[in-house]
Amino acid sequence: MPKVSSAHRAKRRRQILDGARKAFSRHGYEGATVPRLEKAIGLSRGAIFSYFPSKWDLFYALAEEDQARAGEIWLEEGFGGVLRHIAKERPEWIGVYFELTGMLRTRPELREQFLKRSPEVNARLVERVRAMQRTAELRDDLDAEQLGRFMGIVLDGIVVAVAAGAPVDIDPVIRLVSAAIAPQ
Amino acid sequence: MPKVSSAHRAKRRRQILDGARKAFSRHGYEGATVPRLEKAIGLSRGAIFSYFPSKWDLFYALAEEDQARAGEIWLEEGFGGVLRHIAKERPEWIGVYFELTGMLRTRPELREQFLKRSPEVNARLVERVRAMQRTAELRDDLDAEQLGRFMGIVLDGIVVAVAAGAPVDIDPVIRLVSAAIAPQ
Amino acid sequence: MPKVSSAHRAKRRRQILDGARKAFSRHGYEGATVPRLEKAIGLSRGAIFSYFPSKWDLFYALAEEDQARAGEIWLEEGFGGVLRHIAKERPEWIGVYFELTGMLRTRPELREQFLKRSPEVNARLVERVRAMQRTAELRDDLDAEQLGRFMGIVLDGIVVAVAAGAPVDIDPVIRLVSAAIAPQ
Amino acid sequence: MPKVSSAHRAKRRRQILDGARKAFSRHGYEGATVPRLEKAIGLSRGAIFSYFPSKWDLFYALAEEDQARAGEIWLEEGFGGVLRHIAKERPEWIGVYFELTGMLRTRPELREQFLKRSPEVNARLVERVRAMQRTAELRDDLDAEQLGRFMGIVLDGIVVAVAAGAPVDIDPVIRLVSAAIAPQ
DNA sequence: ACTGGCGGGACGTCCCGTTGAT
DNA sequence: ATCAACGGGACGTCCCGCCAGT
Repeated sequence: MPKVSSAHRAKRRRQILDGARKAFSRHGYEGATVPRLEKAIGLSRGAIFSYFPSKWDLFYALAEEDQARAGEIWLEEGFGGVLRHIAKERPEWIGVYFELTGMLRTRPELREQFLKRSPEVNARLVERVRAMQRTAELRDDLDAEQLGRFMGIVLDGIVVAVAAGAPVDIDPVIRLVSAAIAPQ
Repeated sequence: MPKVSSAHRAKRRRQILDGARKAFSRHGYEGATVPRLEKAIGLSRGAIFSYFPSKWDLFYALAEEDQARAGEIWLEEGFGGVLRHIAKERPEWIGVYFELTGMLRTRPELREQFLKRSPEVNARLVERVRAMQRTAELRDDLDAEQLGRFMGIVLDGIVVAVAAGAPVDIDPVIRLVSAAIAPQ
Repeated sequence: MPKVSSAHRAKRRRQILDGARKAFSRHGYEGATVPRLEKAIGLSRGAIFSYFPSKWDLFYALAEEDQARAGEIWLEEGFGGVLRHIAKERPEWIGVYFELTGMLRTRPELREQFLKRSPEVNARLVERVRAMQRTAELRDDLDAEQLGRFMGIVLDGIVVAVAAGAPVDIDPVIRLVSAAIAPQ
Repeated sequence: MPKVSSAHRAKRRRQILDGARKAFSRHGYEGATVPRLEKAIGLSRGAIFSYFPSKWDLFYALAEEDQARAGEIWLEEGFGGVLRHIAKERPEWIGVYFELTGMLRTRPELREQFLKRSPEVNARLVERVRAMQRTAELRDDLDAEQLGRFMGIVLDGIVVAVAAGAPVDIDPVIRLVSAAIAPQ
């Protein structure tokens, strides 16, 4: 017999995630101190840490959410769709993605944990590229993996640029990538 | 007349920069605590902080060095040259570059300070692109700025990938970028 | 007319005391955090703190229970009886007694509160010693208070030993104490 | 080339140990918060934790000192000597001993660590008891270990009594123990 | 009657940069 | 010039107890 309905809990959880995203994005992982998280979320330590056992777990939950969402968009709307989403998405999205990359960089144990997170989505993405090579929508003088990796690189590059606050005009980038991966 | 020769001072300064680069690269900015810097450098707090007023200044000096060097390579060996250098020199160069990006992201005041650091190199890069457009070595249906920005995005993306420890095969990337920016 | 029978309340109170004794004994006063108490008792904060205003009051109630019980056993079965009880009931009884001593040590205000708790039992114990001195069952070259204090010291020493987990063979101790307090 | 002479370091170490003993003794281990330690010692966290890696290590160093000292006194002046020392020693000595016992009680891993600390002194103490049994200075109808354990119990009991602030008259205790362990 | 969400204080640790000693 | 002792602030965590909600 909990004190509050599970709907209330779910709402609070969202409130915490949303506030935390703002804080992590604006200040980075280290810079998002607990007092700042409290302020951005609008709840106290006591509340926050009753939903997530530690700051790291809170951050990780955000990163997983985003990763899953990005995969879905890619599958549904293609690579251009992802780029467009990034460009118009609130920069909060970007901040967490960027911080995560940084943390994976210096902590090998996290890297492994995170890479085996959703191999299935990756496999489906590669499969889709291969199919498009067969129908001559994409160049086939390079491996599907290489094409996929290139798109990933552009994606990360855009994230960095947007994260750094640079104004990014997304359409030329899409045109350039299209030219890069078109049949030669 | 100082107590030690200026040659000695220069050598010490180099020693500090080199050790600090290792530490920042391996642990990130926050993770590179002063004790770790001391160990990587081989000198104690007192010495380090007599050459650089704070941890931040030390980091910033490294970032400036790298930025300048990257511009030079770009001018001398072209974009492919920069990519190849990144692929070769992986660890330390990349780490500082990546960390810097993260810090610029969350500290607007640094961003401004850093962006007006070497406008001259940027101008020369854009000018070179424009010249190549005139000689039909590059596509001219997009602005020189847009082409430059695209290359910058790919560059950042590679940095992220390399920084994250992913194995990056640089030649396919160069082929893809070439196709992207070639006259259509 | 209360919402639940007073029998129910008494049973709950017992449940709380018993669970709390386990927790305090196993972890010490500071180590018995409220979550641990909840788990050992099987009730939540709210219930516990509706029977006892604070963690300290809960602990204190336990200590009083034990103190009273020890006095009774001493009167009924003599000093050897107390020692034998300690040796038998080791774990939980001892833990609370020991923790109490520690807290009295550092909190003078508690000390006073606790020492004047059951002067009547103490008086009866001293009186019994005096009677046994008159019948030559105990040596009378020392004050009754001194004999009593000595037995208290041995008692505390046993508690410490048992509390520390040392294997204590109680019979030799009883023989030694008997020799100590026997008429010379 | 340290900043200060090793004599200075040794003096500081003593200052820290002495202040910490006061704080631990007065407030108990948990009650001796870092701010209280700072105040009792007269130095800041920075200083204290550069001499001892953690609060626990500081406490442990004190406990070891005391344990060693008690063993020496026992060997040099006999059991009565130890009791007399306890009785007149500043209560700081007692406090640490008492707190240690409490911690050994609830932390089995510490117990083992501490029990194998000085088996040599214990062996010498038992051997001395045995020798006195042979020369009929002590009763020999009980094992040397049992006699030793009894004295340990009395010792601990005294510590508890003194620690609890009770006025302990040591001479009657010595007379009682003497009678207990004398040949029957 | 009982639950557990929640506030906000305090904890031990560790960090950075100053400073006095060598 | 270089050292490391030291001050003191800030960190993430966890704790206790109040009280709103069931």
